[in-house]
Amino acid sequence: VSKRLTIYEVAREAGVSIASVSRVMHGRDGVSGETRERVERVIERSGYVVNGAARGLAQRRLGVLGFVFCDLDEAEPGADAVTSFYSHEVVRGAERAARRVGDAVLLAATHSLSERRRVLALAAKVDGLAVMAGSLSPADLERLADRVPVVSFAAGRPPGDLDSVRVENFEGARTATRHLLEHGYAEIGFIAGPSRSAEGRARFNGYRRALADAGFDAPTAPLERGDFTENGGEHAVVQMLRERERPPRALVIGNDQMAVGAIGALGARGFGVPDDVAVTGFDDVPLAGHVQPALTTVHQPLRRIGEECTRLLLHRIEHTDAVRTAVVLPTELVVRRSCGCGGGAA
Amino acid sequence: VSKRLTIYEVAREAGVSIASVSRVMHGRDGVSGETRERVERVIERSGYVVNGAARGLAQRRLGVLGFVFCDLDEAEPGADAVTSFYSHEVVRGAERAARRVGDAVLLAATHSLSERRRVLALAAKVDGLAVMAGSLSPADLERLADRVPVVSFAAGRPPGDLDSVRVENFEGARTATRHLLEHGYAEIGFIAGPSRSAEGRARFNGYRRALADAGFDAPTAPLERGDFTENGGEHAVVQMLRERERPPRALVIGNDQMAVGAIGALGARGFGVPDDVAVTGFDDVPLAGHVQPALTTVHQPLRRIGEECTRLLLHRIEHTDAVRTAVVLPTELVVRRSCGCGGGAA
DNA sequence: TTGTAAGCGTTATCAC
DNA sequence: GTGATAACGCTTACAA
Repeated sequence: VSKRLTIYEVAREAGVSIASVSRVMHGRDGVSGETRERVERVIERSGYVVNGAARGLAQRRLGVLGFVFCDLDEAEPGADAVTSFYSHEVVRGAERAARRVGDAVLLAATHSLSERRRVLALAAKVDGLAVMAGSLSPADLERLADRVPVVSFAAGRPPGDLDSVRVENFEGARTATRHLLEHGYAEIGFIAGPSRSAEGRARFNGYRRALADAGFDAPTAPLERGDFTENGGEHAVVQMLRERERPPRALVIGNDQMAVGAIGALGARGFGVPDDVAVTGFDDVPLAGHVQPALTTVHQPLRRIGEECTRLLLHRIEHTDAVRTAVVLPTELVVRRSCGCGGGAA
Repeated sequence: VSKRLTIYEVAREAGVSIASVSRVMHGRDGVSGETRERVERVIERSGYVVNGAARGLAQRRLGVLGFVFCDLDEAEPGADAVTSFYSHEVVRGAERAARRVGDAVLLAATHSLSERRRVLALAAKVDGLAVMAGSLSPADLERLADRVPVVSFAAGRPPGDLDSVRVENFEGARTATRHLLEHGYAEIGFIAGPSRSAEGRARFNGYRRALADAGFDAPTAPLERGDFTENGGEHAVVQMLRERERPPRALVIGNDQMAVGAIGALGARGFGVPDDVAVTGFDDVPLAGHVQPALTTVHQPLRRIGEECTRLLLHRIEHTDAVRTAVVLPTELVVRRSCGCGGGAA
């Protein structure tokens, strides 16, 4: 690393003023061909790169968008391998969209809800922040939103008065449940995620609606709860089989990861999927198509979540006073084998 | 978002100078208890957050570390789901380590090697850059390193004179091959990744070494090449079966993703794994334990790669003239079923 | 202990 | 077209 080059050096070298250098850097016109060429030559030769901090200060825009997740945490290794798929895909979508406008993406994770301080500080390093629901208390979120443009994503329902991006959790679960009903299964249970998950709640409600619409009594509480991990799904099944002789004919499970755990636990206790128990998941993680049996699940467009967050953020940054926007992305039932359907993709 | 608050407002509000505010913000001493308290009160009440750009400019340190990958790209959806696991885990490790010192992590992806411009510009927004091998041409890498501290990761061998982090690709593949040899398989083929992958080459060499050590003729070229995707593995097998009647007794495959594709293709053509063909992979992605049969593979400590990159970067930022460091992380053979071993994890 | 003032490297507004 | 020069918001000697 050689000495940090500044616009002054470049200007001197090219025999022009710093203003001209700046103009060339931005591709602005109002610069003679000769000047432009000279400056460009020096830049190319010296490898000059603007100082982002200085530019950010002058422009009041850093060209950085922040994403806050609550699952990039220090959980036990492996346990969250699938969960992490979520954030990664969202980030990819976000990065791609940000890249198009020359912005970069900053990542942050909250482990506990008590990390206010750190997240608040993040606001300093970005032009806007996309925050995953649940990674910050509503109060902190509001506070944050007062400092910097914020969009919330992965919320069960539209939060406060923030821009937001979410998927059709309700509809997705409803569709999955309906599919199970069409199989003719009369007894369908739900294994939920943690009660604090708004998305999980929305899925449960979708399930209830499908049942109600079909003329069944929809339970007011899920059969069991897990923590969205494989172990959680396993435990839920174990617990369930402690409370009742045998599993219901079908199980709608809050996410794929738990569904995988549940299928394993079910199998270990002699219950075949889908012959004894039909199962659906939610998310459509890569694993879903590979487990035995392949998992029927609800696909959500993760990359698009990231893209939309970026889009909303960029818009909000330009127009502080824009009207609040809530984007709802569609989900889609992916039929494989765990529901009892014959064919399906591998 | 209310009007951007500056240190001046805070100072005025608290009835002190901006210097005192700054001192309090940094927890420096040499501030009377009373002053500190007054400032803190104002900060708390107003939700003041320093302007990162201004701070960065003044301190010549942004508190941001950048990571450049070459796989967060626009590949066809799903195709790279497993590959992306790599970057995500590395990022997690990096984020965790950076968080400890109050830094944040910036993400960038290069799709083609032609994105010099964009990556060079990244240097403006960070204090240091960890660059995945292959995402930048050596020339650009060198150029970049002249502007900002750089560490290279995922390289097959220590690159130029940069700090670097890599895993024991050679040893890992060698161990996997040796394991296959211990099974008594005499004919062992290798399906490689793209020839430009330095890690892939190192793995191939490890395989060759194991063979040579066992007294076999090590081939100078892999049986086939794939692009590290599932499809790639599938194609490789198809191609292989076009060139030879039947597969070799065992196959060392360049990564898990291709191994999964290969197993599928093998099965579809009537060759059972591990009974007809034994298979090993590399990476130990979450999928590895779930496919049928569970994949015997070489585990690499992804999070630690990220952690070490961060560590090296931070050190290099402090000590521009520190001696070059190359970190090599161990890999570990994870024995499951695809190699022909009976037990193994699910 | 506290405040003043000089950078930090850009951008952007004006005169020229 | 081009070049001074005033912000931008913060840190940090240095002086008081």
